[in-house]
Amino acid sequence: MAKGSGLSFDPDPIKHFLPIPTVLNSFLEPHHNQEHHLFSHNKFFKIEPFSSSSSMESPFKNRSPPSTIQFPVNLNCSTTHDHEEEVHNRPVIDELDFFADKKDANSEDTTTANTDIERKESNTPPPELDFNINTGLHLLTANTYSDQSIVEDGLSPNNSEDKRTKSELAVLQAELERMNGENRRLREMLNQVTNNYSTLQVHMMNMMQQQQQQQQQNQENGQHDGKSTEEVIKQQHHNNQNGHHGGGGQMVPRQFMDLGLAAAAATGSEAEEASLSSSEGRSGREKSRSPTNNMESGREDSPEKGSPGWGPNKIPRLGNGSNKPADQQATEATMRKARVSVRARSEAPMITDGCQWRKYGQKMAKGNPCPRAYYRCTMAAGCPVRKQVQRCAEDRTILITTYEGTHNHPLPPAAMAMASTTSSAAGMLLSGSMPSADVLMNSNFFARTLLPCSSSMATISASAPFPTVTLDLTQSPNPLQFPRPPNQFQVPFSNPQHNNLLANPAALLPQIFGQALYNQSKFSGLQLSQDLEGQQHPSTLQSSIHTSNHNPLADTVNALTNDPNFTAALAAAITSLIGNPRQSNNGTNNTTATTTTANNNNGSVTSNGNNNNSNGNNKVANSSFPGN
DNA sequence: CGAATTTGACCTGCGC
DNA sequence: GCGCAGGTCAAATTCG
Repeated sequence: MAKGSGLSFDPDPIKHFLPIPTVLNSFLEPHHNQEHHLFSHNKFFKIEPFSSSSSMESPFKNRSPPSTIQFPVNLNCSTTHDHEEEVHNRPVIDELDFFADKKDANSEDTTTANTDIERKESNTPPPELDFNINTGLHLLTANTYSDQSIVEDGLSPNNSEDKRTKSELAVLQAELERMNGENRRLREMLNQVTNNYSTLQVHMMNMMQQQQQQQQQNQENGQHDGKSTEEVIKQQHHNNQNGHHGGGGQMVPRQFMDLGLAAAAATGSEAEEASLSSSEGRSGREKSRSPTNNMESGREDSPEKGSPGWGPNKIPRLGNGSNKPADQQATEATMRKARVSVRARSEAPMITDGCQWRKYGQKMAKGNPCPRAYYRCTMAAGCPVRKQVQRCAEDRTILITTYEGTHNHPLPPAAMAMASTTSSAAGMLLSGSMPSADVLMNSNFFARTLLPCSSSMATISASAPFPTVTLDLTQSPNPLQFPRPPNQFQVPFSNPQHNNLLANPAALLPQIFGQALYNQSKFSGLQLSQDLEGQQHPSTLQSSIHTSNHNPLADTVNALTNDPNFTAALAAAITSLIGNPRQSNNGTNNTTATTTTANNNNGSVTSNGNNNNSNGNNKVANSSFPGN
């Protein structure tokens, strides 16, 4: 099934590795200290499974993806949705998990059926084939819940009440028309941002090429001049800071450059080789046996020959026949070994990240009674990406997924989020000269990009055998359940060392976006009038949107909320983390966009063991999966 | 029957 | 050198 699965890939490789907000964050001019009442909406954020053939049959039931993946990302914040309660109470984003355990098939079918019923009753046209992202934002400013109940009560024999209902219905229709107009305007903004994004992509590509050329040139010079690579890199940084991004401060160009490196690594053949982990570098015995290795055996000049992939004991030997400078080899090794670990509460055996994995091993890891499962990406032959899945020893509801490597193939939109994170994190870690503040900011940005509703913060594990970015999304007090006071924009870093965020408010985009999601959710009917007391009125939000034409930051945020790429990535990320219908989330299940809040954790998954209870080598658990 | 999973064996590197 | 632990392979098994 891995081969020729017929997934509809995004042909643009850059998109797979650089999330739009990341790019924007790298380029946006600073906008200083403006508090925006940003509009967004998470109440109806959902990915509706849709089967064109049968509403009762999961299209992925047989683990065979259809010729075209159909998972419309519906950001439709409709005021006329007739089944809000259904939407809130049913699981989110089920069918994206088309690689999920087969045991989930029943629930998925149910969800699919519900979706079709909803669509029929709301006269929503069926989504088109192929990846269909409904980015229409029907702005919500009224209390739809109460309105809906009134409308539904319109059959009451009481005439006065009937008239009142009709009048309110008329008001609602007028409101709907107004919101449609707003929707159109937002679409125009989206087009504008999309154009800007394309321009930035071109710019970035040019920068990457320049960077690579300069790097090669400097390497040659370094070899001739005896200059160390570190000096060369420093000089490159200096040149970049003084060159292309004069007004952007120090952070922006370097951050851009690093991400550019990540993107280059993610797209370039060198990165493919660099990210190739164990398969190609194994012993001759394994090389001759494994089809994967056979395929990869044609690769040459891999500095990792003879060095397997994961593991603290598998750091590649330097200088084994390679003519690359030692620093560069170390850098490549770091790139290869850079890991991204995601901690998320899930009862599912594996979080859904949009990729296709094949389990190739399971072992008991020291210090954890739960077995660790090893997966390999099978979306393309020879894809070097692998992941480990293991439950946390302390809290077995926490699923720890650790990714390594970079995909060497196009990714479906659903997989872009995680791939972007992993490759960007790898690139981030590649730049060893990046100060911790940079790392934290970037990693935090990843987390916020993935989960805008989240106040999570990524952590970098420096003590781990490999540089590891850990996105801890395990602590998930639902903001819908525990609303923060209004106007409380959570500044990610109060630490003075993170003041660069204040200098670059664009980095706050996801945070603000998340807050906007949170705010909007409170106006969407989930939190009723009492919650609104003393809070910003929806009309205020609306007005802020109206004035956003003069506010680039708000424009950007608004546009991002409409950007199909961004929403797809966001949806994929949320799907990955909360897509499991059975997933417990502090007892709440009435949200379609469950948000998670995370905290700093102990960092790398590789250091999560805190007891010395060794389970022995090669001991396999009785259960079939680490989740059990 | 083919594909995916399971699981015991094996390899490698590190620490003592 | 030996044991340990992480990681991987591939035959056997299970599943659809």
